[in-house]
Amino acid sequence: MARATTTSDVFNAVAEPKRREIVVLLAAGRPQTVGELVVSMDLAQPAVSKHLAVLRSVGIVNVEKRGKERLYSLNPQSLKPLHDWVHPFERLWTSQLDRIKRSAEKLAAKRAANN
Amino acid sequence: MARATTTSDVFNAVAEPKRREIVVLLAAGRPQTVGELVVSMDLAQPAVSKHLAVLRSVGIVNVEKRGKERLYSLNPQSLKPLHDWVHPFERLWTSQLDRIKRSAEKLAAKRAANN
DNA sequence: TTGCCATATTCCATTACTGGAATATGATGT
DNA sequence: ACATCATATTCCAGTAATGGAATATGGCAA
Repeated sequence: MARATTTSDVFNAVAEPKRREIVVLLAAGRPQTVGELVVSMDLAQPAVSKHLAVLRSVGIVNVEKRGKERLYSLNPQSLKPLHDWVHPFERLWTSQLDRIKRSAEKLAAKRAANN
Repeated sequence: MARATTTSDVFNAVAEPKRREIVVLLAAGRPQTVGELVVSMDLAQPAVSKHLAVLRSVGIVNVEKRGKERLYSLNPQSLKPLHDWVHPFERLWTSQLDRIKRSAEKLAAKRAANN
């Protein structure tokens, strides 16, 4: 078996840094044109178009034709599966109890290092 | 350029479903042995070991030698970057205003379909 | 029609993954 | 020393991604 396709789910789609950059750019403001994204992104137009195609195929972005331009917009709900997966783990590093646990482990490590 | 290495960051490491499964298994309970993971996972031992190596190299899991066994445990904080990236988008699908916006869009789509 | 602009697509070289099979490593007991 | 158990590593086949370059597509204006 080979690695899963980038278009197979949201996890694989946003594993690529440039695609995350696009998501952030679209989340920040209004829908954007390919050309606008290109100028903000230090990446040639064909590469940007290809990333957008991947994001589109997993539903992260929507396109709207606007004359000869294409307006890409974010579809935030598509990121929910990612959020839903990672969110439950948050309590494992924010709870008071776990902070205590971690500092105890650090202390033990320091003591071990001093031997 | 080729695709980023699975060991290049947390995003790439957890893009693989079996690795997410391991994370969930380790989050659920106590640390686990490779053998224990193998029986819960419908995947052969070498494959599991390889996934664990990837998770280890990005800091998602820790290992402890225990005789001839290895005890793998979750390092939850390692998932924080993932959480920090996706969490800000949550408000885009939970806020009242956005729910209204979405239903309006749905309504418009339905009207367009009826033409 | 001709040409230009914005974007998409194709082709290419390079690189890497996943899982299975086989094998290596290393700890433990006899 | 030897056999055995748990785990790691190596080798392999099949597959696919990224970005650049070149080119195709499609809208629009003169």
